[in-house]
Amino acid sequence: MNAKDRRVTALSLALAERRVIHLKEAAALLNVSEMTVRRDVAENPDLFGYLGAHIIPARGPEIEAPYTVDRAAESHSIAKRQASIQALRYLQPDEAVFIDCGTTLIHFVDLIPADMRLTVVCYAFNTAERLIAKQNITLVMLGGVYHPASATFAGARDTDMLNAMGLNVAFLSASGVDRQRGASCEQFHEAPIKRKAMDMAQRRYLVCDSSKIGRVRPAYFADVSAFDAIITETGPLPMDAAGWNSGPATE
Amino acid sequence: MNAKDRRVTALSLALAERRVIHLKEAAALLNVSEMTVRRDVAENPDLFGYLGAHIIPARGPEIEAPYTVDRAAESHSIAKRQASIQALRYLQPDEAVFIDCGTTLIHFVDLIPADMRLTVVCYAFNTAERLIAKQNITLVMLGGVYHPASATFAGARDTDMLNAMGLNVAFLSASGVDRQRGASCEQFHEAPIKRKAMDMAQRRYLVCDSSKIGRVRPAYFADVSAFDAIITETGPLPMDAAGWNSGPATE
DNA sequence: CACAGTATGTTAGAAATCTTACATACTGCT
DNA sequence: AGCAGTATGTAAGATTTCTAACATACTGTG
Repeated sequence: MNAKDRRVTALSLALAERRVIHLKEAAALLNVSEMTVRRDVAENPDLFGYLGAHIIPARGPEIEAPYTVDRAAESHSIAKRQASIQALRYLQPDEAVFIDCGTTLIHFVDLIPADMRLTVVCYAFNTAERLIAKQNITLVMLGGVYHPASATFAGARDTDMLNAMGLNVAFLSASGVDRQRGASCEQFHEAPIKRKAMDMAQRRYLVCDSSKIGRVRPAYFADVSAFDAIITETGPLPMDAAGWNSGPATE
Repeated sequence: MNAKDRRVTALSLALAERRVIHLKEAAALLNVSEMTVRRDVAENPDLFGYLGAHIIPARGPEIEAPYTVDRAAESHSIAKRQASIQALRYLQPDEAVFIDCGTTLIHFVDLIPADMRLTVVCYAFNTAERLIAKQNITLVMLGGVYHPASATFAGARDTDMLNAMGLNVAFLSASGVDRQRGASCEQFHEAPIKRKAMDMAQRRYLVCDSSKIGRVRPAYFADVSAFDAIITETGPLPMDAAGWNSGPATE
């Protein structure tokens, strides 16, 4: 039983450093047969998982549910990505950029070319996670207490930090945009950060899919006139044209 | 070319939501043959990667280098984990805890029981990443500019943030501990944060494997007397006993 | 419309991974 | 030492995944 424990520990250890390890590699590492490693893995489903012949740390639930086109359509993923593609045209190399939280701007981050040099400020964990992977980006993170609902950090000192920065552009997200009632989001703690970022930036763009137009959400953070442009999947909205949010919200 | 682009986009989209997707599933999702998906993936190595028949987002370099026992021994992984196990005895539920950066304390975080309620302050990305996954932990992150070398954030306002907190314990790491020259680390920007955390905490523990004893690294941050205990893989060092760091550094 | 070039599908065989069953080695206990 | 139970290794066959080659369909251009 003792040797087995040692192997399991060593495997956990190896997985802590690398994200995956091939069955064959693990067998070599532990000086046992592949079959033994298989058995070790099988006996500790709470520690290890499989992806083909690759051992990975125990997987979260994410892998389970099959990804369907329906679910994707429901969440407007395609529209969000399209909006991000449109917004990308407003991003210049070598600028200092604020990137807001939310799934829409996750797409935006993914779309930033690998060779574009930028300084990016963010306060969402999943945004930061992807920015870190990009070599040419200097990342500045606003700290604070973690809010799982939006995967963001928010706290006392974040606006101070922004004060010390010169921002060229701010890309904002919103879950509601109404001509009269302005841009709004779900979480109240996000609003002050959004506002501060908008204050500091030379240019301000709101990026969202058109399903958000006409909606109002609990936390107001800016009038529509505060943005240089509101960018949806079809490009910037004509700000001056009457009735751009006259249609019903298509949730 | 257009249909292909749409597929690539849809695949990226799916991967953004789920971490992996099976080749077969992707083929069904996109309504094309597996072979076509394979070709799509092969043509976009900067976007996609493979893990067996599973498509994953473009992998970082981590997967490449084979993990060897040598490297593991070199990095003292086992000792680090042992030290963390020892340190875990000093962690009480419902406390406010500071956790330092570094691989040693990554093990420490991994070892925190899933049901332990804590408030944790950290400033390293990989530490935060693991803490977020724990349901019963309230995470406070110190922000700032990202330093890839240590995966930490550091900046102007982080110490302010700590000022506003009451900390029960601080778990510190060091890459050098010398009885005369104190505790030191590689990165200068870490030192002020470590010091501030130590100032704020009621109890201070240094956690490191014994290979660090007797070493001196560039960035000094505290005398050994500043710690309530120095914990290595064999438990707390006898602080009063003479000569605990008289031996040669066994790198 | 004919053509060149590209895109996609299909298939067969090679290579890998997975499962199962059985043989052998080890451990702790009396 | 002898025994029961566990742990590990080996190997064959089933299954899945990978590769390469060829066939067919589609696209835009002159």
